[in-house]
Amino acid sequence: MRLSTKGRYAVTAMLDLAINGKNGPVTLAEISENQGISLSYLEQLFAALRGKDLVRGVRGPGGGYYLGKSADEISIANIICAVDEWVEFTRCGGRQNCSGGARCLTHTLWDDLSTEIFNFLANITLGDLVKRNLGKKTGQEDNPLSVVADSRSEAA
Amino acid sequence: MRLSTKGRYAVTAMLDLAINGKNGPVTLAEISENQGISLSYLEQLFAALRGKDLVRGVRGPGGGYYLGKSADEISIANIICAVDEWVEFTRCGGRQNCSGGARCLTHTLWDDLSTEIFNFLANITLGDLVKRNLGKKTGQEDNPLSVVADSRSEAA
DNA sequence: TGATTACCGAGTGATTTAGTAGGTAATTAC
DNA sequence: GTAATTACCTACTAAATCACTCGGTAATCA
Repeated sequence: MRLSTKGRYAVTAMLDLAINGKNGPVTLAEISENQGISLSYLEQLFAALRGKDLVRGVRGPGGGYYLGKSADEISIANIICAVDEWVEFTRCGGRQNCSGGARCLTHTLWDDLSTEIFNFLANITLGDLVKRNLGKKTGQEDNPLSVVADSRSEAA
Repeated sequence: MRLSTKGRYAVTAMLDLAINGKNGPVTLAEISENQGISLSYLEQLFAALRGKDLVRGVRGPGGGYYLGKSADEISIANIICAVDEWVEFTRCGGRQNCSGGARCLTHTLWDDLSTEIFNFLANITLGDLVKRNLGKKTGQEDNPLSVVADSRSEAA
């Protein structure tokens, strides 16, 4: 799992699309204007998103982009993986010969953590984000985003 | 929150330190050997980790590095933030004049998600990772890393 | 036919990544 | 003392990535 500014741009653009695409397609020019991302960079990002069927483009006047599927079916992990392709970090991949030493133990731990982070982001959908924010707006008091955040968060 | 290969190197190195530093300091040369990371790059990473008191160096023969505090007090977020400094993504920061439009709504959503990811990683310590792995080794059947991973993980 | 929009490829300065090289400072062992 | 070892520090660099510009082509609508 990799979370760079590129992934953020993609998530931000997809959020914009989820919010503004309710009735009719949204043009990249609009997203560019709304989010302050250059048009050409958006084109690159959407080429990747299109490849994973996360968005669907319609050409011509009145055209633009739709979400490729329902916002509830698109996870944050989906978006990030589409633009920020997965790089295998541990060279051994678990199967090579850094046999049993401290190196492979560390790699195993990293792999497990990596999987956990991925699952975490795979469990948050675009729909979740939008819905939670609406809930907040209607006067909810608890932090509606706290799925896991609990006590021991003195870490900073 | 930013999660790059640099952060991974740092987490991996810190894991190595947590595992091998039980009795005596660990040299960067050992970590370099164990994890396949160049010595000089480790020096750069550890300079940042030292700055945040996450590690403590001892010079001279028999020297090396200790964890700066207990493994249970060092979160993954701590490590990543030390080496991969926090970049504010949304230019408006919530306070500027992208007043109420779709742009700021999206930014708010992104900020909330970002906070959620941070809290998630802030709740996982080096100690957790090591302990969970030991639990796994003693023949535990459940995935000991599944803190949040539950049902709806058809996303990929 | 012309405007609009997605789609496509080449190129680019700035930044980041991961590393080399060549030191100095502190500590230990002899 | 002297030599070895280790942290600690600065400067430099090839390669990759980031975010962008430019200049197109293809489809669709009025």
